[in-house]
Amino acid sequence: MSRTGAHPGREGREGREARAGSSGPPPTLADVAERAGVSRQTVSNAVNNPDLLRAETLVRVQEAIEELGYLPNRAARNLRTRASHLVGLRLSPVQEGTANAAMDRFVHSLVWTSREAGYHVLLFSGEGPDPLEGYDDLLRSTAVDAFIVTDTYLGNPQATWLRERRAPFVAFGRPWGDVDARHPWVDVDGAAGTEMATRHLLDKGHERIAWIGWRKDSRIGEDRRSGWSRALRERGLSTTGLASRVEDTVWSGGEASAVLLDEARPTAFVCASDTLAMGVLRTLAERGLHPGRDIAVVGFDDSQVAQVVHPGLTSVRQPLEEVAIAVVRALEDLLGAPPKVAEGLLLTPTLTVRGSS
Amino acid sequence: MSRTGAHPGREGREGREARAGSSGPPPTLADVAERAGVSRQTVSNAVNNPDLLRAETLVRVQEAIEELGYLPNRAARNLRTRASHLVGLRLSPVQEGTANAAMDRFVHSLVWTSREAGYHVLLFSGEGPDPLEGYDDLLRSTAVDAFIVTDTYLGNPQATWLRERRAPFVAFGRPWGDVDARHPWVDVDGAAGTEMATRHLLDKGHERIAWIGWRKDSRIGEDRRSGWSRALRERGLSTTGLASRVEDTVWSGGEASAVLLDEARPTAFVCASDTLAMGVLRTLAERGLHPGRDIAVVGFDDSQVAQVVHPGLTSVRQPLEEVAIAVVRALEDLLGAPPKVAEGLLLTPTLTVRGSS
DNA sequence: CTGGCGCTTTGGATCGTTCCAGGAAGTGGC
DNA sequence: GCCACTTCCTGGAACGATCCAAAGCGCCAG
Repeated sequence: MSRTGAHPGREGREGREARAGSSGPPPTLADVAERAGVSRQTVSNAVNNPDLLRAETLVRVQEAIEELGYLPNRAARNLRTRASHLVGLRLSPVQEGTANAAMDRFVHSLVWTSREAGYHVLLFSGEGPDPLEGYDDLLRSTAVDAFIVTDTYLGNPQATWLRERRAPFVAFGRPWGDVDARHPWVDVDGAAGTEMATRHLLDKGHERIAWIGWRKDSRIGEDRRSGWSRALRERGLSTTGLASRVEDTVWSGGEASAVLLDEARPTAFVCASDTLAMGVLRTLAERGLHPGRDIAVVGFDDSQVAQVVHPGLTSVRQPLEEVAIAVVRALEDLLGAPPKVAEGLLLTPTLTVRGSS
Repeated sequence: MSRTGAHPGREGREGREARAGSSGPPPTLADVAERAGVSRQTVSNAVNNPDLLRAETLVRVQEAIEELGYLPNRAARNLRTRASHLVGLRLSPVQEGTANAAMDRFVHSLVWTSREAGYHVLLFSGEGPDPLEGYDDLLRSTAVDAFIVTDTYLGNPQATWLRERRAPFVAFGRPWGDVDARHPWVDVDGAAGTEMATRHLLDKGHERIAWIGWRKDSRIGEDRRSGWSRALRERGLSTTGLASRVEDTVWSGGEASAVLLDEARPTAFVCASDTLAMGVLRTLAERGLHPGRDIAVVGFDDSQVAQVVHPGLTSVRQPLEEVAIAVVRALEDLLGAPPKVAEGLLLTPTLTVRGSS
């Protein structure tokens, strides 16, 4: 890589082919400047602050940029501006549950939305013993400008840790009980979702509507449950004996629904997840009951399973596209100058009605 | 390029707090060097080529690194070495089909494996009109070192285009008919998977085993089909009248299986996807037939649906973890010095047996 | 005692961009 | 005719790392 000569590394390059099929090193600011007969800084301005240039000059520079196929070198820009235009997203450990399905949709939306804001998404994995490890490295090496934290609902330490480091981040998920939290967040109103689902069933004439949810220590689970109970009480109906709290597995859902059917004789089920709802469907099948005709079932997350399973599973759908948009907007506020700390934003889910209700 | 003064922009920084709660700018090589009483280059060597240092010096430098919590600045390193240690992965447009589920697992594995090789995964989206747009920008701005292309099986132009640009990339997916292809690739032997599935059914005593696959213009579809027919012919059984080729939807799968049941009376189905298999299950349910007891069904991809649906769906599972490992290995070969162009690698899937067979 | 040879360590240059201070040209007021 | 002011553009410095050529040092042969 020895480039001898007066202007080391620069001269002898102008003969290179532009654009298509170019195989030499990519053009730099200096190349464009030379071609357009202006200084480096002027080219830089043409790219970043076009208003500063005289219209005539701007056109000339833009032509040179076009002819050479110039694009600013990311590394150099990052070094100088101390920004990478990357946001880090940690993939949570693989759990073949429904949460993943939602995650997948969210990532898609996020990548799409970020692009428009000039950001790219950097994935990293935190499967090691220390969940914070990945964050620390990326932060200290200034590899990302900010993080997007998706699992605050696990009561995890990320938020606290990031706050202490003064690392910019936006959370998908409420800080729940954490009163010290001052970071921007976006979340989906799970209670509103289950309330909507329950009302939907009430409107269909159901009066004994059961709940199958997660264990009591899950904030999300309790939140979703509250929507169900609110809707019932609103119509003066009792909830006693109609709720069951179990682990998030198909088997648990099946078991819980079997017990409820025997003891409380509900005509409909609202579940905290599609996984649990699948368990209910299994129990119904075993007893020769037809979902949607004999008993109604509603799930949560509108996962692929809900779309594909037999009569179709009615499910609460999180507006992940809107979540992504809001997250990116908060990110822009946070990283802008001056930085604005956005507040929390709670979005309302929708109900996708299918054959099961 | 004369730098006047001793260390412009550096002095007045040594009073900054180290590590925990540090709010000032992160430490640089020069900071570490000063603290350890060596030159910048020596610190750099301590990080990148520890063998070059005398043991004693190494310890001293490492202590200084530890005390200051130093980590090399990514941007500066990238600029100098002309490498970003990022690999680009384009998320294919959202299609709520089974392919996504596999993609999700693959991304996970890839992120995990890349980390060990010192790479991070940069996601980008190519949903615009031009599928190549994202690639071009990232390449010209030297934002990524290489790409991972996941959808060569669509007969897409990415591979050709990347080759022309001499962009390093590894494909997950065979180049199929493309004889000009000289890039490394990793793929899963779909035919071996369906062959395994068919043999599994044969061993259970089935003799009339039907195929429901994709349309003829799908290379992958035809590949998977060939495994089924090979296994049947191997035992001297005929395939005529037992195959159906349709679109990849639940509805099509249900329709196709209904027709096959009426006309060919198979006792088992092998499907090109879990989606199609779900269609078969639906038809069976409508006719009061029990999967696994009356009729066996095997899907492909071992998606979440296969795990969650009632009796459990037997399915061919792609070894995506191994794919990721092989992809990253090929990547390292490709980007190493000297670059080695790895050859193609075909991995064998496994069969996950569940209640449906 | 000197020259040669490894083994360590060093200072200067460089990667490609943006920040900063200031220069050149044009305009208007007095 | 001079100064103030705006508009447009320029060259040097800086960001923080690595590459490169060479220097210091200890040791041994001649």
